[in-house]
Amino acid sequence: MTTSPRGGGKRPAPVPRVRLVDVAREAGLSKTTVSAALNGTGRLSDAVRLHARETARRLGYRPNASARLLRAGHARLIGYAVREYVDTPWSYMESPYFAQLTSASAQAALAHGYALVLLPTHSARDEWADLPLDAAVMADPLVGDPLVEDFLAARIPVVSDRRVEGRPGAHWVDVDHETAIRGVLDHLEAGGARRIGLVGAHSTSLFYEAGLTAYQAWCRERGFPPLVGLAPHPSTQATRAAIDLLLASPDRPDALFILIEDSPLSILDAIRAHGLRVPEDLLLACVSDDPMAGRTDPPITTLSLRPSEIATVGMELLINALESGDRTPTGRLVETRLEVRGTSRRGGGAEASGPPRTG
Amino acid sequence: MTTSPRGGGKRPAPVPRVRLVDVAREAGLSKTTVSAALNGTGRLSDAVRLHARETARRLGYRPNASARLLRAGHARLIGYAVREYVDTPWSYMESPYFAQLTSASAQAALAHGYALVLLPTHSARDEWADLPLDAAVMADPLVGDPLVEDFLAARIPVVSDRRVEGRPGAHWVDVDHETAIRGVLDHLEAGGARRIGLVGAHSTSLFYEAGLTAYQAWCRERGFPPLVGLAPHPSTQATRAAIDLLLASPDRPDALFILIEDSPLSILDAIRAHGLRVPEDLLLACVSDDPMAGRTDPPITTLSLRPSEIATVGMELLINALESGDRTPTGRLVETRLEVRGTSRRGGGAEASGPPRTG
DNA sequence: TTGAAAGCGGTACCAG
DNA sequence: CTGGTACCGCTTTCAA
Repeated sequence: MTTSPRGGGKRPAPVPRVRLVDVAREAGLSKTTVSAALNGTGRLSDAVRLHARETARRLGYRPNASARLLRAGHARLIGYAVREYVDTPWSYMESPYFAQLTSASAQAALAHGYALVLLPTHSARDEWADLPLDAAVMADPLVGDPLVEDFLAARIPVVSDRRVEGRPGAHWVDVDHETAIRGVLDHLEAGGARRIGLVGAHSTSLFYEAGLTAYQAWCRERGFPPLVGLAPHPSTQATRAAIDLLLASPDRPDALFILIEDSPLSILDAIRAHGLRVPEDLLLACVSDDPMAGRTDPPITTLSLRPSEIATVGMELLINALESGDRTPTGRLVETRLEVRGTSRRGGGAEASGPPRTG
Repeated sequence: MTTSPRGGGKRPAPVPRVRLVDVAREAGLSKTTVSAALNGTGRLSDAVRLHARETARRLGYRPNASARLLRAGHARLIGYAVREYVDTPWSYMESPYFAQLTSASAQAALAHGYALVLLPTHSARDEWADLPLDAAVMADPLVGDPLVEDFLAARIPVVSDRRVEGRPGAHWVDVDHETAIRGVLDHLEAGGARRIGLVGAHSTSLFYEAGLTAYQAWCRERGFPPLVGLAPHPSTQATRAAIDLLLASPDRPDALFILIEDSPLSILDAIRAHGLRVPEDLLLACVSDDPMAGRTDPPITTLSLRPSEIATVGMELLINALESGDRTPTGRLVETRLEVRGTSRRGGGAEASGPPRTG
């Protein structure tokens, strides 16, 4: 009994955890045998196996995960950070897109035997350097994201939900922005819109950049005036301000396409505050994965980015890379879904003042 | 250069990671010295320290986290599971309460130097046995939750957002249900309600149990009839069904108190489908942390459980226990907040048909 | 000021 | 069928 902890002090001395050797000694066996017995490996007699297990159970033995990890060489842990919200850390869970992306990522990871570790949006290196991460998911990375650089430099494969240049270990999933944005704009145009206002955000996020670019190209082709309202950051207040700016301007748009995922009700409110009716005075389409958008009055036409799909596909790519050890970058596009609802349909019929240009 | 990996094969052979010893050899120093140099420990000449660091940088050395963990004896990792949604895993992120609880927990953990690991709601032991968890957060645990038992048996401290019996290592934060529920009921009564319907859920979650108990006691004291609608689980559909049942009954309530956190709009819809006006025909109060509740028409009176507060306090308790090694259970109550809004105020004045009983 | 060596707690060879 | 032993990669005495 040389190692028995003597409980003498007031404060319950940190009870030394039961280790494998303790079980072995108690059972009169060797570490090896007990390990094999508990893991179901090796060829052991049933009697010994049972005895080892029983002893372990009796002592309340729990294998030390860190030790196993070191031995195994991997932790089956995947880091997860939402980069877009660098300034307002953590608030992202309240965004349906990120809420769904997060839970779907966790779910997909678990399905492959990995667990997700939540990292702060502003994550500096020392926040995760001590974590045994096998890979990382970067949601909505910045342009030339330093955190992504860090991971890659550490040879930790990364998947992001925005297209990135193909560097070793950098995988991505994305929506086809061009097609998606144009799809919405075409739809609004078909509904009679000729002056479509775009509400985006000033942000280093790739999403708004791509959206803006596609929008401007589309407008140029049509000869439509580009009407852009840029929020300094993707928040409800800033979005509202951007909408206000656009709607108060002398050349008021006849349709609005909101790139910022904001509360459907809040957007409707903002518009109505200008005395405009939707869809009679103004057509509306929003990028949103909020189920609420289908329940407002009128229900809002949305472009769904399908975060669950993105997460599932992304995790697939990541796990493949991880388990094959192949660092050649992979990527995949997932389809968006345009949910046409009341806010982009005028009175059930076409009210277009001219035929939509084709081509 | 005896160990230099020769790149010859087509497939980039899994490049052996650079280890401390590799850096040491390259720098012509010992492991010890390099380790000290990188960690800023020990007494080394500036020249050596710099040289070691430079070499490490040049080789792209990253310390192996698993090895450090084993050495350190802890991983600074905290497991997190939402237990209530056992049947519908992961959907919880779309609930404002859990979204806020989750992000606030992650944030609080990080602030203490820990990271949160997302566990599935149905988490069996083998899902986390391999994870080097120092502690765990159990959101909305079941009664006699087996997962909690597992953690405690493994001597892993647990904090939950529901009061639990004081077993070693089991910490908790909770709201004072009794006071909170009674506060809402009193408020509704003061607004003239005499037949308050309660919508709860059939669930092993402690929350609904406590709510129901408090409600029944309150009704008994007042001599008011208990009108309870129980959803089989806390979903929008089930909630709506429960509301329907209550409102369609011959003794229709004149006020509704919804314990299930559901979409504010959906609840309002459900009520209006019965041709009832809020608050004229029916007073309404909901348990909710959805900011949207303040923006509906009319805005909804809510009981906020203050998940961020709960998470912060809970994490504090947990970290304290962790770092002091003290397993004596601790617990704390946090205050709820009753946000009185339009749905529980009739026309700005009291319309009570009788004086509210006091006592 | 620097380095050798002993662990941290398991797992997996290979010899008996 | 079972047990000694060498590792996994890092930190930390302690001796030189």
